[in-house]
Amino acid sequence: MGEKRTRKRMPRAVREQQMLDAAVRIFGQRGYRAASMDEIAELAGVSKPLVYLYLNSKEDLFSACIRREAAALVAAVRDGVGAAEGTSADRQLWDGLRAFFTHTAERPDGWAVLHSQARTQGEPFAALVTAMREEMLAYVTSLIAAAASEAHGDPAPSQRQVAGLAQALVGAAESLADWANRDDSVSAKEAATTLMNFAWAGLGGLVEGRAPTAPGATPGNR
Amino acid sequence: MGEKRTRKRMPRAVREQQMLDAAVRIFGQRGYRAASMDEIAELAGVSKPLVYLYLNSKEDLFSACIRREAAALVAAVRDGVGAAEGTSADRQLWDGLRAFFTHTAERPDGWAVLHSQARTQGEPFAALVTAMREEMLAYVTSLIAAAASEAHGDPAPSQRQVAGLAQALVGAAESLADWANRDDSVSAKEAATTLMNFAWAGLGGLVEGRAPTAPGATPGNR
Amino acid sequence: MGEKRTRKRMPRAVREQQMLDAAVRIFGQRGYRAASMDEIAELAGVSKPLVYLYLNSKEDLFSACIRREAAALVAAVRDGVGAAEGTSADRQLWDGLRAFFTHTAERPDGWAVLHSQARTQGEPFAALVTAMREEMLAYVTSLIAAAASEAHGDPAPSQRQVAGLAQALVGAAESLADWANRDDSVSAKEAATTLMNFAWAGLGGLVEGRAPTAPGATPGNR
Amino acid sequence: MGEKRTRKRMPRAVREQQMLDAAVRIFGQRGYRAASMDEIAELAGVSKPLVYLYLNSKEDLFSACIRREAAALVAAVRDGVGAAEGTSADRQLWDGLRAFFTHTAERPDGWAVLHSQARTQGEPFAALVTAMREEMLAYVTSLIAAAASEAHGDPAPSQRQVAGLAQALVGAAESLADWANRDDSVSAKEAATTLMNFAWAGLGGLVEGRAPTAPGATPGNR
DNA sequence: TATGAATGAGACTTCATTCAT
DNA sequence: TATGAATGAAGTCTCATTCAT
Repeated sequence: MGEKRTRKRMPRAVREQQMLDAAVRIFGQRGYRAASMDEIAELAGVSKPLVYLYLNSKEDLFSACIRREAAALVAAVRDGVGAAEGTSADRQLWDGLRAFFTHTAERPDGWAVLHSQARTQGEPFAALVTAMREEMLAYVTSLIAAAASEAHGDPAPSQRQVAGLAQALVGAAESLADWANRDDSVSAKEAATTLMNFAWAGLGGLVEGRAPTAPGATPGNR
Repeated sequence: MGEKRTRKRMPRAVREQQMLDAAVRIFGQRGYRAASMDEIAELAGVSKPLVYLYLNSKEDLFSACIRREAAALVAAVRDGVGAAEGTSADRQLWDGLRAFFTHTAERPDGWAVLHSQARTQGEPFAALVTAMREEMLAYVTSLIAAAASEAHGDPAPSQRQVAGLAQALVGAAESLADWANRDDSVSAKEAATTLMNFAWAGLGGLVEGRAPTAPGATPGNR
Repeated sequence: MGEKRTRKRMPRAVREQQMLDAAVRIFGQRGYRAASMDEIAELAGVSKPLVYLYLNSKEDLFSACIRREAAALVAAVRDGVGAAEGTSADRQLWDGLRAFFTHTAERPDGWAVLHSQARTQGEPFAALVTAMREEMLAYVTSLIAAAASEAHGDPAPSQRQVAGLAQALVGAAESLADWANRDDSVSAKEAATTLMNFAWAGLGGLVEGRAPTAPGATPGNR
Repeated sequence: MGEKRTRKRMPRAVREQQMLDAAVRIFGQRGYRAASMDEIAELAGVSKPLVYLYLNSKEDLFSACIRREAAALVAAVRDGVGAAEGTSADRQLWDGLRAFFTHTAERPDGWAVLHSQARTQGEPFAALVTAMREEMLAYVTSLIAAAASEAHGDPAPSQRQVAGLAQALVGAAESLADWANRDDSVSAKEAATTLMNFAWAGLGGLVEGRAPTAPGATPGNR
């Protein structure tokens, strides 16, 4: 029954993913400094030298984690929005947010790496997250602008207003995703809905000067 | 002639505050693990054994920082609200938020300790922050409830709705304080105003089913 | 068309020489400890296991380098002397020295392995170099003795004097070869000539029975 | 009798010298790479962290060793020469050489650090030794020039010849010191005398304008 | 009260070497 | 014959923490 001693040979790409999986988990839970390469290697089921052979250094490993998780998150949001292609910008935004919450709830450690850990570890890392955030922000901004234009409220919101809105929306979403991950008692989904309703009210208010009209908030709609 | 060697004797309480000042600065900038007792002692202008004599251990020192900063933040918010005593709950909430943003902008390292660092270092520490957050949340919840009741909208929001709203509001505020500290380009105050307008719109929407009515958001005011 | 992946099959002897070439280069430049088998294998254009298959271990590889370079150096000197066969012992010695300098200038890494690196790495290796040096020394000693006898100075130098002379000559030659390799500005040949002139003066003195003139060497003066 | 467990407290300067003593010994015997900080600390009778606290890094420790030994050697030679102040340049040179051999025989590990180890470890270190050698060389050159001038041979040796002579003399001395340290069988002193006699013959030849008698040194040949 | 001297424990990293194909 | 995959062992360095004065 010696299933521990004979470590199976595996192609490099596969092993690398295993290592990243383990690293995201440990980094997400302990933080960059408190995580030890020993623990990561053990969780990945390999020896430490192999981790170094493939990922080079603790710093590189952490960067690789950040990049992978950032890419996955961006892709998830894009997919969420893409599924609603052809519908209103308003609806696309809603679907994007849902995808965001779903993804962060499914990969809590990945989200912790991005939001809690990478940003507090200073320079090489914070920049990676900032880049991703910038991308998201631009995306959200364009969706909000489209929504405002579709609604042709009067007066149309200034570019500055739209940017501020996007910033606040993204910030609130991040914060909520964090909170949902920490307290899994009831309902990440529910909290997400709350935020979205809340946001929509503000958004709606600004854009059209009227009551909340979030696509998912009206009965029977989705 | 040894005027450098003989460190002035100082009352214990003063020395302790110097140490905590130094610790908050270092912890806030480097994080718990990356901060070194050596650096803290040096910045405090005392020898390392003295730090241990007064604060006992790195863990205790960090805890003391968290407690002090949490207390200071809560006090600042309470004072902000208290200054508006006797006015509408709505206005009190607004003033509390302003106090929050002012305080976090004035003590960026303290805020970093609370929001970025303590929460990512696992148990003894996260709990301290959670306790403070709980307190804030309860406070905000009561203010929102009061605002809703004053407005006696129809239908009145459920307790659950109010709780969700408070959660979202606090989360958004935290996120924004963070962002304002990181990027001092635009202006923390401005960003804060943006968020508050945003929040009020949503709040107003939910509470009364109408357009934004934040005290600071009316034209000409602010 | 994987023309890169399929390393040409080569006879073992050839491959082995490639590996030794690479090893001499790396060992000569970095030293025994600082040299890594990885770097050697890469420079040789083969995989590490193949190096082990052929040369067995780092220690054996280094020994093989020493042996090869020692043999080559001895052969070069012998050839130099041999070309002057039939002429005076004096002239043979001169030609041997020239061959020595030429060879060490042509193979700086090989000379570094022998003179700088092997001798500083303790036992299995130092002995190999010592053996080669012993051989050289005996050879030089016999040539000096022959030269003295040809010159039949009066009194003839003692065996002890001849041995000391050989020792000093070889030592000076080694040192100069080293120096010439390190500083390629002036010209190895020129420096060699200087040494040889220098040596010959001393040699001539001893051989021809000219008395030493060192201040401390005269009786009573010391 | 627990004389091992209670490590006596000592002033920093003293401890530092103990560490350097240990380091010179280990570095001299094993070489830079093969020496381990563990072994050095143990030999010094302190814990490893203390070595790092005082000497900073392995590299710095090695540099400190080189500097200390270089300074000691230069001082020893200067003292040797200085004791002969007022006598002939010729005699001063002789006394300097004797001091050199005495010193290197008394501190074999120090000499090994300078001559065998530091020079083979590449840049930060080789430069330190080169600087010392340069200093020595300049000193020896000036003494030889003075000796030649005192002897006013005809023709006077060119500056270039004097420089070459100095180079060869120093090189031979280094090599011999090395050899004497390695083989302590009979007599470092004796070997030194041999070299000096040898050198003096050559020196005498050059200084007195006796023509070189090397086979290849006759004009037109070579 | 205050500190210079000192260390146990553990972190990251590298390297010679082997296995399985 | 030849190599991609993998690791045990060891090395440099840092850090929280304590003694002895």
